[in-house]
Amino acid sequence: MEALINYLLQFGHLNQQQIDLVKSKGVLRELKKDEYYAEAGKTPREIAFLTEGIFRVCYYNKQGEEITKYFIDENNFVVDINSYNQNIPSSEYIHTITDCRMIIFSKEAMQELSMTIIGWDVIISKITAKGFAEKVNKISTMMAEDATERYLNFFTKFPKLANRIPLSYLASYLGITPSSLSRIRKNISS
Amino acid sequence: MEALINYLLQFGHLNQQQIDLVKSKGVLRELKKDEYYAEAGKTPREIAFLTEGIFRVCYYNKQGEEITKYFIDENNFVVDINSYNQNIPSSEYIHTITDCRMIIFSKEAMQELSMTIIGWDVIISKITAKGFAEKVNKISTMMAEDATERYLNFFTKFPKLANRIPLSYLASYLGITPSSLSRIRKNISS
DNA sequence: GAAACCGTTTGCCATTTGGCAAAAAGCAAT
DNA sequence: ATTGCTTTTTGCCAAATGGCAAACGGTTTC
Repeated sequence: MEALINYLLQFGHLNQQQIDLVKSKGVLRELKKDEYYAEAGKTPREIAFLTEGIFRVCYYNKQGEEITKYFIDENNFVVDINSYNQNIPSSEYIHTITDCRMIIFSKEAMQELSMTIIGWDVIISKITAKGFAEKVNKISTMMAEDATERYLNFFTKFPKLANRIPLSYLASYLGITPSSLSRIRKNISS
Repeated sequence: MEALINYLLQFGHLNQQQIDLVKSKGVLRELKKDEYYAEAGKTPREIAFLTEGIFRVCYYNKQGEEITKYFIDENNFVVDINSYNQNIPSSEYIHTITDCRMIIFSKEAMQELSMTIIGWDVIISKITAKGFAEKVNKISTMMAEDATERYLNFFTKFPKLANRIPLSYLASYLGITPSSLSRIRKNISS
């Protein structure tokens, strides 16, 4: 819980009473490696704060290939925010690629926090905006790089994670085939 | 102004008095083609709603190449939301590629609207989230496509704009060189 | 230990894209 | 119409990436 509170405090002030209220609304949950926290077609009714482990968010394109959109690591919120906001089915899967621990806030809990804590909505919207902006920046930077640069930059961005992620997922995230990734790794090591 | 109000009403309710207040805070502005609405290094102190024209958002990478991150067309808000929220200099340029008309809301105006209209912040944060999610989806879809698909999909997404955008900007957006784009266009036309 | 399975690597070749320079086309000013 | 400027196209070749199948390596299962 402490990691969550520290994270929230980066985006706005909360007094001790408010902090305790937030803590009281969060429910701990664990998932094993290779489980699905969320699935396409289902309407999300909660938000998760990931305290341990790595998620990957993926979908299937028209050719039926599974595409990894991005990875989510510790100390980040996880939800398909538009499906959540608009109460519509999500089109993406959220998949654990390691054992994960998270703190869950139901939609009802979020609404209570929103009504009780002045400034809560602002904190949440700042977090949402920052998370999205990071994704947009990362992905749009990737578009302008070749695959080798994308791979190397992934290491600097996720130094601890790069070796915990199956290469097939990483390849799809980098927009290349597993064989190409394998060749790139070979070239780099020499 | 009507387009703006209709846009806002998609995300939440506003009564007539609130609508009038919003209108009273918006200031019309025009920019000619090939001007900069915002520049890297400057801290944004306002938000623009684009009613006519096309922006492109771009930056310079380490190699000094200008990279087009994305285009913004009519009926969308424009701002580097994180720089705006955190009062820090932006790292991107916002450039008109056609003559543009927009409605400007100063930070002060936004704060007044936020304090006066219950639910204003929620509307704004939903808009922000939706805008970002669209960008993330678009860009991350592009990562999984080859350049020809990216080019064709751009047409379906921006049917009216594709022919108004210089190909050099489009190439950089698609992550390829102008010559590659030219060859792709040649192949398609045959 | 053998077999089956899964993820990764490699080899081979086709296709795509980049880099560079020149040519062509479009556009504005005179 | 001519000139100058910019954008786009083209040609040439090199480099990067994809597609496919086979090989390799590690793990699990029996």
